[in-house]
Amino acid sequence: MTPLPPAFFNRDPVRVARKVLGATLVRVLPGGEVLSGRVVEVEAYDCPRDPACAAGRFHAARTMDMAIPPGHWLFWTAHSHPLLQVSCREEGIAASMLIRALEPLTGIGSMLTHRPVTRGRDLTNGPAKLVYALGLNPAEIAGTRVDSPGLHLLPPAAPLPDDAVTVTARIGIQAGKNLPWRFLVNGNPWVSPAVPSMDLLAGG
DNA sequence: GTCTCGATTGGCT
DNA sequence: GCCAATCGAGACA
Repeated sequence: MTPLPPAFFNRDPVRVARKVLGATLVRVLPGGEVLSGRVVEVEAYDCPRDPACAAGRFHAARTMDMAIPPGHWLFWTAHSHPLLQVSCREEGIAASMLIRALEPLTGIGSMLTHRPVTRGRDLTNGPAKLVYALGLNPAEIAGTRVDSPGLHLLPPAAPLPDDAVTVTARIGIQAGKNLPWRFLVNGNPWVSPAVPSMDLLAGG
């Protein structure tokens, strides 16, 4: 299967996030071992229209890190933890898609070596947890193409139907928290444990 | 230089 | 479920 090319990400990150849900993230270690997981939770950050990016004194310069050409890996640091993202839209516009959780498929033994946990689902059910489990080095990965041999995304075998996807507000932010830009696979035990306000879902 | 905040995590109750 | 740890980044003196 052909990895998703950078051109796929040259559009609205909300649409990108919806389509990437169900894709397979593949990490090939230097020794050739393959670690992979199904993407079961994603969020979109679209700074031109997103208060979560524009608000606050902390974001002005940092968000510009996202303004690289589309389809490149980048890392956002929050609470000293690295979060894996893919740049979206054309160069010069700060927009990205955040991978929040994976369902491990292959190389679980190596993931446990990178990130020993006592409860299985804690291995990759958080945006920084999956970075640790895959043994990713931000300094090495950041700025590389999303279809790089060492780390790439394989598209879902078939698009996920709407009734298999839950759309909610994003987690852990204040500004822009009412935007329904978080997508997760219905009933999947590997999604992150935090539950956002469901207010915006009350009306459907 | 110092203070404050945060797209998280993990330990404790 | 609650809350402390943690440290990079930006504002301000």
